Amino acid sequence: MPKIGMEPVRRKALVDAAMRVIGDHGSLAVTMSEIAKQAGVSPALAHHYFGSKEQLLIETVRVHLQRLRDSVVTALRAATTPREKLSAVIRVSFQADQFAPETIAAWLAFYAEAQRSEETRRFLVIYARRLHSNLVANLKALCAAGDAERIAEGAAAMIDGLYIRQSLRSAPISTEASIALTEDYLTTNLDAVKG
Amino acid sequence: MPKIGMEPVRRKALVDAAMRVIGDHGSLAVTMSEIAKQAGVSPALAHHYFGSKEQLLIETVRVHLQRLRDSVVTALRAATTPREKLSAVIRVSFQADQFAPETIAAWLAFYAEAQRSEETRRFLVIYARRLHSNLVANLKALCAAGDAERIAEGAAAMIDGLYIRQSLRSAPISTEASIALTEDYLTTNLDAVKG
DNA sequence: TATTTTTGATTGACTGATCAATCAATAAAA
DNA sequence: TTTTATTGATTGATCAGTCAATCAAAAATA
Repeated sequence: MPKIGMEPVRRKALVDAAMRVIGDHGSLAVTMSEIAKQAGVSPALAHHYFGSKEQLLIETVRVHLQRLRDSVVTALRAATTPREKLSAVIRVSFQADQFAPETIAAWLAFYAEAQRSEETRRFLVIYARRLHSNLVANLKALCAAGDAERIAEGAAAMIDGLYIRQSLRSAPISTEASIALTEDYLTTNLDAVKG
Repeated sequence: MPKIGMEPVRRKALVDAAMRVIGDHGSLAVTMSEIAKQAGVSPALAHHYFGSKEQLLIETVRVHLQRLRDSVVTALRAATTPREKLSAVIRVSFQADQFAPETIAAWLAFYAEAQRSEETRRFLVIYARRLHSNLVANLKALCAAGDAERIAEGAAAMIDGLYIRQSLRSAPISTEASIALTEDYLTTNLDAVKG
């Protein structure tokens, strides 16, 4: 069975498995055994490639934030006007795979983990900054800098808040409704500062 | 040392200790020993009064949501007009003790826990519904029912989102700024649907 | 080509630490 | 004496992390 060049394959499998197990479990209190089983390897192998559980989890956050970033970059490229780019950022935030219950549960778990793990926190801060700057950059083309900052703060908070509320699965809000609410926030605010 | 009638005293001390330890630790992965130590009793006593760790944690959520509820009720009583009542709800959400880093860390941990514990989830759903209905009830006095629903969803999401972003402690937003942002959201939206 | 050596991949079995939970025992009030 | 409060000691389970051993492909050598 042992073939050469398995490392990248196993690393990816383990990171994907970790995200799935964390999402299902709704918490980082998952065992290396569960993750390894899900990836179809032994727990020992997971340790062999990642050194520790913490490292595997950190790598899991990193990889998934990278994927989210890639989605945003692609969506931004496809949009042309600032207003379209703003919509693109919002759309990606709520796109199906991001807004799935297990994904939301996983992100929530990572936010909790960030209270203890400086490295996890760093990654999430990068995400928050990126979202903020994507919003501000495009808003500045549509209104004064001060207003752009304020509207961006509000929009970012609303996006994150819609995630949290989604995590409770009571009165779940549809993807479309979430997008509509955020779009509406931008439109109303842009109109207000202009008119 | 053993005096009679200690049960309520110990229960309160343990619940308070749990909240403090969870807040400091930033996670529910705290030990009964830590909580008991913080409360100045033995771990065995914590089990004696609560039966299990899970029950102690559930009781901790319940008690703290009850306190939050009391604050809101008091603040609502002090306000007279619908608009003032809306401001009261917002003010309480961001009041000092609620917005302290340890408190936010604790809530975050409870939200994560709610993915696994049905009972924890139930309590948080009750909080979400209460916030929503407090907002809707007063908004309905100021605009059409449909708009009230929508604005309430947005405001609730924004409040929760500001909490999450606060938890990362990067570019922390002040209490006043958070209140201003949410107030501004309400004002702008109410103006938009009226004018 | 055939044979040996090396190296990467992989695991089962084990260890040490941690922790929730239990329980028997003690001490003081009623 | 009965009841309530309290704890130290202990247990049983869970898990992260380690390690020595195995297996097979690839590389080196004959």
